[in-house]
Amino acid sequence: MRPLYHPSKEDISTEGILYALSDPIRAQIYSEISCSEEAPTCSNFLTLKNHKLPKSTLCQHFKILREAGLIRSERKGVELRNFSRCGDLKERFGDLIRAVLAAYGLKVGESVQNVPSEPKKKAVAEKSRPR
Amino acid sequence: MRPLYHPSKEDISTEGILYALSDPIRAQIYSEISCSEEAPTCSNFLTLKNHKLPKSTLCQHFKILREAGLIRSERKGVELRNFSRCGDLKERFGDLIRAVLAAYGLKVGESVQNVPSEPKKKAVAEKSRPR
DNA sequence: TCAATAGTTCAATATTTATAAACTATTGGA
DNA sequence: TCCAATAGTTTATAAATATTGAACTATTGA
Repeated sequence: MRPLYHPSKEDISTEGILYALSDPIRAQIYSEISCSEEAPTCSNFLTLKNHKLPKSTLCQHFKILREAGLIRSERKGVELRNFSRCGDLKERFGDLIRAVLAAYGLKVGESVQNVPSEPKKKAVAEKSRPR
Repeated sequence: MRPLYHPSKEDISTEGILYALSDPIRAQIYSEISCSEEAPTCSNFLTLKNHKLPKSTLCQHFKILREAGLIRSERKGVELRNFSRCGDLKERFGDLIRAVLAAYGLKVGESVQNVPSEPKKKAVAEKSRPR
């Protein structure tokens, strides 16, 4: 099985990000990953808003998020843990990602949040939220 | 021939806008429409960045922009003139549209531009730009 | 009424997406 | 070491979308 592809920071494109986030399911998945402390797994999303998703479909969504450069997937034992690639995204795409998720009414993790006009005060985290 | 459908302001959705603008060709078309004073026609885009587009393809792109609520098409004689639906978009989707076009490196018309932090000074228009 | 121009619709083809089923990978026992 | 369990990927194919040439509709001016 070929290793998971993650584009280099320079290869992350507006088009790819927009494509990935133009699907509301993927936007929601990305939102939750970006907010979560525990780096969720793919299977954590088998039901999303009372809606069941097949595993293979979910896997494709993750592939698209990963290959757009939005997330990084790391194997931890039998599962893959997914992180937002905040560091690689914030500078070039922070505004875009924030605006897209805001328009959907979704939350963004602190790491991408970082409003530049304010002098960076500690955000009030919202960790224990039902999923 | 059925009349052109324009969604009501309330029916404009994030998902529809993102879908429409996730195609870089449509994003560019919208950008030019939003910046232009003359309400361009469909045929104005038959060549875009040295790339020829078939008329039927272009017509579909316009239909998608129109049905997403981004533009309004009005018949003026033999042609259709296309306007950005600024008024309907600015409040709910201004930030989104601005961020998307900015990320693509495209311009946005003043009407959608309207940066809220600054006290609304007259923007320096850039009208005569090669297309 | 006809020709010219602009745009839409149709139909055929090509591309993309969704998903069940089969596969690979890792781990923790027996 | 081998097996079962769990997590995720790949493959095959069916369904949905996109692209585009060709035919059509609409408007205008001669």
